Amino acid sequence: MRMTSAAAGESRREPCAYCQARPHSLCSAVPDDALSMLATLAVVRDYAKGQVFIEQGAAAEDFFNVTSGTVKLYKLLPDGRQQITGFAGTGHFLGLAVTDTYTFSVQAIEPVRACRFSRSRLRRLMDDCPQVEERLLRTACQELIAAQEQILLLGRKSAQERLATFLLGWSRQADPRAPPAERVRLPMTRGDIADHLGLTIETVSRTFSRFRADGRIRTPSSHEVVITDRPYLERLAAGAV
Amino acid sequence: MRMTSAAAGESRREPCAYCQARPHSLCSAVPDDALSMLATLAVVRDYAKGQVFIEQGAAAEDFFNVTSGTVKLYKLLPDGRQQITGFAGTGHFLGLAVTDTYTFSVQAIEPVRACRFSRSRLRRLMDDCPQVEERLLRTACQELIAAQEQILLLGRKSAQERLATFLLGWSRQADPRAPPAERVRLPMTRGDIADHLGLTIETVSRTFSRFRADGRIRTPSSHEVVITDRPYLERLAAGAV
DNA sequence: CCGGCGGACTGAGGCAGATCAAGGTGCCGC
DNA sequence: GCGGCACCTTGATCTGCCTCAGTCCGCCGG
Repeated sequence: MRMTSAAAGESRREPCAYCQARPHSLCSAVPDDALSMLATLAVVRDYAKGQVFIEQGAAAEDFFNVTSGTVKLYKLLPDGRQQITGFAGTGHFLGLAVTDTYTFSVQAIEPVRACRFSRSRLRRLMDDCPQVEERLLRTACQELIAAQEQILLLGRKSAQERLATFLLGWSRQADPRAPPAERVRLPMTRGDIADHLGLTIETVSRTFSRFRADGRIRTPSSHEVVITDRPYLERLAAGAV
Repeated sequence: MRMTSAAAGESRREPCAYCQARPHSLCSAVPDDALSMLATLAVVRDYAKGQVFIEQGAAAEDFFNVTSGTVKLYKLLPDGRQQITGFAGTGHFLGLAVTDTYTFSVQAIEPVRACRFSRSRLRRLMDDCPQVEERLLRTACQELIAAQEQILLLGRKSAQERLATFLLGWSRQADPRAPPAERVRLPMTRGDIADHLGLTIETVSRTFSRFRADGRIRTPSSHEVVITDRPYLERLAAGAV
């Protein structure tokens, strides 16, 4: 499907019923008969690769739902050190960890389309559909579990264990229910992976090379990985000696 | 108030209305007129120092609300590496990051009293009081923010920055609204702090000594810290050079 | 076709924090 | 008062990852 100039603009109304992201997202909690309302609440927007559309510290007025593409969520220290707390793809809701201001920034790492809701409209949606609130709570708990897993990774795992955990997690990410894919597309750069895993770009690169040399993976291109020894990576990721 | 042997046992019924932890906890979302019901849902239990009362991997049947004392939440790797994801004190709810099984363990690091709810009873409470669900969502979002802050710490901060962040956070923890205390009680050991900050016990000890030598803190005892140069620690924690 | 550039890879050397090792200290039971 | 134990501190050495530096590759525009 070609991207038209209209699609690249603001406020394209398209029935949520046909949204490809809906089954993966918060919006699946909205019953069919309320979908027309949902469409009036959200605004579809497109963001170019590299664009920052949530900025840490800014007033948190909008929430987003990614419908295609991938974004990175990150925090910065004043001297420029960056920590990527996670990547978010299709169906992912942005704006849980929010007070009055955003506590993180979000940047598109490839072309992204997202639905934007204002805070008050989300509020209204929650009031009208209690299932939405319940769904948000479940989502928040899942994110909490993922965050604690990341804390374990950053606090106690070696570079190899970190990269193995990351690759396996990403291979499941595409569709959590399907059998995990052996071929993984990595839309982010080595630098992004490093900033996610608490490493440097060089260490990430060296660890990729090591896995490759040891026959654990193949890398047809730098943004594609084929897992060739999943059991080994799984043992590594689990921290088994 | 002396602790009677009855109090140390199971199932002491005391009106939640007088619970000292209530204002800090989930239970404040339950309106006064439903409090008698609340009391019938919860079971008060006491745990000795060192006791593990939630075990990672076990079926998640109960939720807890800490009413006094402090616990540590942690994850283990098969070879014994430990990562403490957080400490929880009075009013803290345990059981957000839960699927069918617990994804972390909980141990009392000092004598602890907690209210125990079964999963079904919490469900009932949520159905009867929608405010409880809303409160849980807010709590989950706060925890998510804290977890992301910890991810930043573990991924990108130096040992000194980690300890400074920890001490300042803990000095605010007592009462988030009150002006932060200069005198901080640390119920956990150096080893626990290390496992929380992704360091070793030796590095934590050395960093305490360094802060002491540099006049940033005083340590009347190993479990008490007096912050004597808060601005410096604050700069350090923020990552300012 | 060529120059520029962002991203990836690799080597050499350095360093923050880990590991190993040895006391020291406070506390409890007896 | 004293032995035992858990915890803390400090010193010496080691090492995994970081830093610095250089090269290569693919891609894009001209």
